Amino acid sequence: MKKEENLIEWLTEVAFNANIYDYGRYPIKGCGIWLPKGFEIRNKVLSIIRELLYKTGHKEVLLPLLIPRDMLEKEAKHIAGFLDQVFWVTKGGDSKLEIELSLRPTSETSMTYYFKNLIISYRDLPLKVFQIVSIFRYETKATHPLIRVREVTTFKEAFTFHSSKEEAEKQMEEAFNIYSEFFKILGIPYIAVERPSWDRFPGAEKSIAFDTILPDGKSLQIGSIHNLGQNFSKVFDAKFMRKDGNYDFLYQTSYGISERVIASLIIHYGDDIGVILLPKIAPIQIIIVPIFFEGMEETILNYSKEIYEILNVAGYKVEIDERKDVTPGEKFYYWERQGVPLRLEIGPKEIKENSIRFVTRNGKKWNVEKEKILKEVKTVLANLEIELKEKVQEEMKSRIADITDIKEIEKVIQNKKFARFNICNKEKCGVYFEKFQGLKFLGYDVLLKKKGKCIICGEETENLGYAGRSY
RNA sequence: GGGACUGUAGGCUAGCUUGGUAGACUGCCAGGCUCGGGUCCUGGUGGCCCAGGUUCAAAUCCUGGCAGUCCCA
Repeated sequence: MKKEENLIEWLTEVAFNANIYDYGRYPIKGCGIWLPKGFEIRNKVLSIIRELLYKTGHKEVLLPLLIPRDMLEKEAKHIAGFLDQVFWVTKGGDSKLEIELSLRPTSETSMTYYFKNLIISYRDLPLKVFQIVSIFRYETKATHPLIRVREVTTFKEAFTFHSSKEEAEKQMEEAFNIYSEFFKILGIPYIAVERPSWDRFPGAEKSIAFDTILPDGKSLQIGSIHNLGQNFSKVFDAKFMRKDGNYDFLYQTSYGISERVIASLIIHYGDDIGVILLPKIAPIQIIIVPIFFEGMEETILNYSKEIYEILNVAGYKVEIDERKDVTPGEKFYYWERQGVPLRLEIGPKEIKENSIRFVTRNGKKWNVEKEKILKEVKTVLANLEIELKEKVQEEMKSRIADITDIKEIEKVIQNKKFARFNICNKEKCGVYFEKFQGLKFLGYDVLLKKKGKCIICGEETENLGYAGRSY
């Protein structure tokens, strides 16, 4: 299937073909199935973010899925932002619940409600926790596999509590570095923006988001970081004692990523054949395909097993496709669709030459002497990872178009790109795109600054903003 | 919030306009032949999204629901 024709249908198909994710077959809107390969990839990705969080002093916890109505409704802006997408549990058996229970749409409220109990004085601060859970949102319109689901099955949400505004701001930076590193490890290209004031997380004073631009030119938010100020601590009466003996409300931040990261991996790296997995996250990194010839089956299989042993002992995730009733060609296509980065072919020719045929998922083929296999595999996988990442980075760069005249934006969108331009901080300039163009204004780049004139009002500014179509 | 289109076997899909025995390909199972990019042969398996309605008769027409894709706000 052609990736460029319909990205979402392509995603649905290749993710299913690669045993990663099944979407559209379960009779609830916006609910998908993690298949075994997908679950392994998910675990791998989670282990990366866990390590980054552990390393920076975050502790993993698990709070209840259910949040009572009154708790969820404490913070006015927060609930106003989520109310129309909350799932409610209203009955237990046949009896109506006195206090309805929500399936958490996010956990700021329950986290604040609970952790205020454990925070007595400034000595308990900062406190940094996270959980990896399902959250629920009653999406009424377009739902898409992994990208817009009603049950977000892989929500990594972190919450931090601090004794000062400055410390909370510093925490925003740490979170930013953690996510930057995470996306770098996975090679997911992104832009980092500060969301405009009218598009912040409900209850936040500042929201920083990571967006990636997909091949169809639409942006996808893949991570966000929020400074919650004292908005939640005030309504939950979450205080701590300061060094001077006075009480103050806690300063909080929260930041999250979800399975959209895995959608990004599949989408950015995949091609018309299917998924391409980075060696780093591939459940099978190397597939050995024996090319059987009559009379030589034993020899070829033994040789394959020998190679398997060498690689397995060295720690690679390797398998042999021993199927006798399937032709080599079919195996090639099969494993390509599975996204396996490296294929080793072993047939009569290799036996004779004492070599192995290397074929990478991005189309390179050559033979290698048996003695050099370990060294070669190491180099090949490392290079492959670099090549794939570079390609993906370049591709996303090419989807951003710099413009200086608002008239150009229509063409940019038509070309399936995202527009970048100078824009001032005023709300009336930012909302222009949403009001008059029906586009999404992502916000102001936090890394890139450039002097210029606001594309709407002409005022001098250093801000670079983005607008385009969005998921 | 508004609109367009779609739903037939595990997958992909024909049939729907004009109601009358549901068909191909693929997969799967059994057997045989093959084997360096989707082998071939034989036999078998399996399906009209759900609920109503119209009708002698519904995959087909109508209503509603559920689900999917896209467009507009």
